[in-house]
Amino acid sequence: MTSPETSLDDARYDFHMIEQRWQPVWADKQPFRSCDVDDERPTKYVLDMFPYPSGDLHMGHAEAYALGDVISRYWTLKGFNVLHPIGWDSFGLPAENAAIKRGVDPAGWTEANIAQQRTSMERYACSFDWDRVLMTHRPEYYRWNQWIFTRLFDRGLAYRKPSLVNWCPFDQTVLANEQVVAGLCERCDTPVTKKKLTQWYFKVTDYADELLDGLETLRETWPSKVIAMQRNWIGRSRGADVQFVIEGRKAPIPIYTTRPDTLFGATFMVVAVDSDLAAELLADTDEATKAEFAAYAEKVKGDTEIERLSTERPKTGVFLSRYAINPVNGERLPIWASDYVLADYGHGAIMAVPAHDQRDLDFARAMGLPVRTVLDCRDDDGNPLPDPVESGVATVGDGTLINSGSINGLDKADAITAIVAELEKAGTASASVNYRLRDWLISRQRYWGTPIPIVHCDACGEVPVPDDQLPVTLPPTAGLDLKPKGQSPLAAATDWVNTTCPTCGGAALRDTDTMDTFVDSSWYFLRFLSPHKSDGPFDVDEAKKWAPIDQYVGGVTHAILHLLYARFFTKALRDMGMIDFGEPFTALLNQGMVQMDGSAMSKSRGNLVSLAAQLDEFGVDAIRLTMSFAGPPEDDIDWADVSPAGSAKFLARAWRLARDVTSEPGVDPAEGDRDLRAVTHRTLSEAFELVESFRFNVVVARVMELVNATRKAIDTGVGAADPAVREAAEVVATLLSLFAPYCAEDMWSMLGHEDLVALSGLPEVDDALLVQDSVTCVVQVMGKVRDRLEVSPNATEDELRDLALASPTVQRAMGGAPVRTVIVRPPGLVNVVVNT
RNA sequence: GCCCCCGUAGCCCAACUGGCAGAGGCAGCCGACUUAAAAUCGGCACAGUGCGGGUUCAAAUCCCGCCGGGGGCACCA
Repeated sequence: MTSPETSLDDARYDFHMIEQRWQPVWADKQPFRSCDVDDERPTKYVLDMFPYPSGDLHMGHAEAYALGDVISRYWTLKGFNVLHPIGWDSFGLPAENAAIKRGVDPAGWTEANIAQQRTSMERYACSFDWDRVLMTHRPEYYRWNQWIFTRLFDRGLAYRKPSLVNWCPFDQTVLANEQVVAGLCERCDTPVTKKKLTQWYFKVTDYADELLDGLETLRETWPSKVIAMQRNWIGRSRGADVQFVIEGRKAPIPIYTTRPDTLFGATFMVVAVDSDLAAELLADTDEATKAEFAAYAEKVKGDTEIERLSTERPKTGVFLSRYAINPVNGERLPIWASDYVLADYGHGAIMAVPAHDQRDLDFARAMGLPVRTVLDCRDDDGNPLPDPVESGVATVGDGTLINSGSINGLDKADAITAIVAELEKAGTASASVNYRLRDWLISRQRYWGTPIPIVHCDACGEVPVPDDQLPVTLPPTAGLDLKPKGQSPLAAATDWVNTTCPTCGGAALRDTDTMDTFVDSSWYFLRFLSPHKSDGPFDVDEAKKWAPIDQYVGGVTHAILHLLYARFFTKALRDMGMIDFGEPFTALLNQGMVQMDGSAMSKSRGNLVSLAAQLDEFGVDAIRLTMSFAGPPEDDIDWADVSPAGSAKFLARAWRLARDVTSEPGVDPAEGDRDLRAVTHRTLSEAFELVESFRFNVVVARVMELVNATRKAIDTGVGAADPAVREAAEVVATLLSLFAPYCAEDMWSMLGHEDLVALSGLPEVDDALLVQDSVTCVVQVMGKVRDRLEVSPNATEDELRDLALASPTVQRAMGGAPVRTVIVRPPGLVNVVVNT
């Protein structure tokens, strides 16, 4: 007699025990290594965005890695050699700030966090290839940032220029345009100001057209939202450059406009107050104007981005006492300087057409400048729109040209074509394209980043550090003050800064800035292909084998920044001949965020859910399953709305199926119950398509149905010994291995298998089992359901029509009215339409 | 201001892309098992798809207009 404690029948699902059972097995077998050179399986590269090591993993990581793992494990099951690597984006401000706050070494802090995250990832059963780990703060990684930098420098894609830059007064560092969110520093929410500095840039704008047009090729496989955001960000606009002669200046100056059709409506010109052009025009004007301008320029400089971006901000400016000549009619236009014109867009100067541009109208009204209407604009009913002078609202839409000389009577499109052609002939205009996108400012005045590999030599200028002197390693923090102070902490490392010029051997100084950490993440996906390579950033042949990435998984927070930069790097590396593709991420999945009670989790809100506590309470599998089952992957999950306890309950229910199966491994399923087999095979066949379209929540629901059907078969149907029950339990284990790897392995092993279910492959779908004996055909009369018929799935249209019309309930519903038409959609639907 | 996405049972979500509104789950209720509870098993109930029009034999699905929620861009000429 068996005691209740040891009886298999009474064995209980104990996730703690199961986790402890499988962790050492996986650690030993390393089932997800992908570097076996003899592996002949086709390849898939699945990549989760690598984490920043700012602490232990949190709920957001748990969602991202759960979903990425479903995809990765699916392709492994499907028979692919899947590359699913992980690393750490380990340079950046948080480590440095922690170092400043607690006096610890940023490297030590970073490595400790990485160790903790790695342990958590292993517990979380992430199917990573642990032989390919990379960390961007290690010299063996950032060396290749420097190497790539020098290549970009050689090609003119990395350059230094003085410019007004975004400046965070709190972090005391410059920020890329992309890191300024609504006028605030992305990191610390301090209002951003402008500062004139000489900084390093990557010439992203060289690829503006390709970055935009390349989005077309991603239309099917990237979220349309991300494509729209990138398109918006690049902001291509087509228009014309028009040359305006300036009185008292030799060369004319170009302005950019998208509306050359409104040239006759120009009544003044505006130059950006902070542009070189304004300064130049000012030089030849009177002292009073100079003084007024100087005061204005000073005031503008002190304004924060927030103030500058405010829409209610009244228009301000200074008349420069200079005049431009309108090329279409020879009119004298006063030239003003204002901050509403941007120095770094177009040519830093505009023609102002107040009647048909709201900003120009606001300015004209503030300064008492004339307004001339040159478009006859109508509303939807054909009534003329109110005069901008009276209404204060510029008419910015299409319209028929008036008061416009040669182009009178034309519509917008024709007028643009005509006037540009006319001016082109005269040599005073040309078609032109502009972008909202700016070059990428990569200099950072901080310690914890990649040193810029440039030596400044009085004799030779900017000299890139030669390959054999890379990496330029960070000096030790000892003796350095890492606190932000507007200058890089590296400048204080005198021994490090003072060097010799690689070209002439004379005394020279190292560049003391470090690179934006987005440089690190712009090519890390290539480093994963050969992470230990010591004579190049990545192996070209490995790149041919694996890249580009088949499936990228990560948060939508990186929709612009990281993805745009990575695309730029990919195109630049392609043009260097190192890779043969231009888009790094063939497909992209954006997972949503995990929230709590309707808002993002944060310590300050007091709604932080601890991942570790959740894992302790419900188990890894239940948390992973909850992440997959909560809804579509791209939707946010509110943790208050989902039930990890329910997930755990379901896993226990599934696990008990394996426990209850009494047949031996290898029994022929064909001898099993056909009805259960039909459910099993339908589940299987649907699951493939559902996983591939990322409908993980539906897959889980289907597996739940299969579990329910199998339970029923065991308890009240064919019984636990039926081969179909074993088949069903095995399919449950296989499919669950995508979501709940511990439970799945334990089931697989209970079912008598020696191998790992994660590597066992997907069973074949038996199409014969998908065919149903009969289907329910719904019969409608005038769209209302009146009867249901059990029919053969092969019934023809004629048969169905006759059957439907013969039905007594249908005839009653028709009430004797003559049939107009009968819509038949075999085998499921007949709709009888009658004359009424 | 411009552009985009989403509104289906109390809650999270399905619905072959125009064809029976309901797959799965949570919460709820009832029953079985139990001395009792937990666990387990079985069952039940709940919306006519945000609102108003339109197209169609047929609309959650397509079109138009509102309402509500979310997101992106925004002095880019």
